Amino acid sequence: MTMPVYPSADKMKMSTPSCFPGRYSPTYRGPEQMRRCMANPSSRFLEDASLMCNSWSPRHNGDIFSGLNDGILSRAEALAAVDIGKHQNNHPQMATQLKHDVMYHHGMGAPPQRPLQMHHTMDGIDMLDPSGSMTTLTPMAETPITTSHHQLHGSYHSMNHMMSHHHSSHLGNHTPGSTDAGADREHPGAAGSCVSNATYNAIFADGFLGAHHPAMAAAVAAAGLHPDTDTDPRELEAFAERFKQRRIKLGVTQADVGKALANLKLPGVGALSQSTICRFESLTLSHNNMIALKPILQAWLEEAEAQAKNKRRDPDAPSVLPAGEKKRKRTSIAAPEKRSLEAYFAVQPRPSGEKIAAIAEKLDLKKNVVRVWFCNQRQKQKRMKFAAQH
DNA sequence: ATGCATGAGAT
DNA sequence: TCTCATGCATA
Repeated sequence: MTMPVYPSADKMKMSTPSCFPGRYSPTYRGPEQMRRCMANPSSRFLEDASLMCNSWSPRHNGDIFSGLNDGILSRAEALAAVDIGKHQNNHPQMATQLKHDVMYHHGMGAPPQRPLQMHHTMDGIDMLDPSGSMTTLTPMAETPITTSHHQLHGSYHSMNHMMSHHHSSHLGNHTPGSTDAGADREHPGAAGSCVSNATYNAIFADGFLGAHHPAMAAAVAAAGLHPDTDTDPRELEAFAERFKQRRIKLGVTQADVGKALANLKLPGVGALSQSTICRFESLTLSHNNMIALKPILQAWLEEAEAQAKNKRRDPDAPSVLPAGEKKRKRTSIAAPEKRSLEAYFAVQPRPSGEKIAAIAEKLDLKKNVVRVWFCNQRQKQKRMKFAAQH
């Protein structure tokens, strides 16, 4: 059954959110990965894998890696490296497009600044390594590192400890081509349980919205009634920027906004994380996601500004930090491995399970880590493509 | 701000 | 097994 995804749909469903306290990432890599780090004549990224892979079927191609062995793999990397080099020359802009992960920019507003420092191509590697503009973002150690922080920190995390408020609102999840949308959320009240910010309280204490229901807007959008106005990338970009400025003017942080959303009491709309708000502002969400979130954030903004007028102070409720929580460990893929993965991705963005396993073994990474990396890479690429054509 | 991860729903 | 929205952890 199709699950509507927009808030308007009002679909509430249960899900096991990623913030479930008990979850503990197993993707923790030990020091074994530390060894072997050099050896890959790797390449850099590429923005359009299909272009370079037109000789093999993107999906069930079982050859490139079928005989996975160092020779073939290295070759794939080398091939990718060459192609990537070509592409970079043809589309110098792409290099910068990667700067902030993937962006939604489409040529409006501030043009993507590009370091475009012509790499003196003394050797192939140099030429293929746009590290100056993208890899740099990740101060990677040459060794995979997994850090673990146990300290409990701020109110930000505490909300996740609420017993069962775990949810997962997938606003904007669209089936490509379809107009259905939906949203799910549960325990509307749980999310904001631990407010610790005075500003937040002052502004959202009685957070109920007025007349404009973003839910309706979303419904309309979902119905395709005024697609241009709400789905135009330019419009979204403009809104995102306005949103950020006004948000800052209100003195509210991204995390605050995320939490405040739950106070809007919009059906199917709960809190969001700082990450998501940040991504919305920086246009690093998918197009559909942007469209779905816009009416919600717009509602918040309007409500927040409205309340800001009738200034009212209110001592806030200190948040209690639930002690002793397991924090998941984040895998960190070292630069060399990452380069290899990028090379593989260049020739085959969708490796089969077996290939993934082979790659994982070769790079000494866990299979799941590799699988997820490919998934994330595909997501990125998709956004990039969209951004590139808009 | 962003890398790696999860999980629901779609294929 | 993938896609998509989203989050935790961290640079």
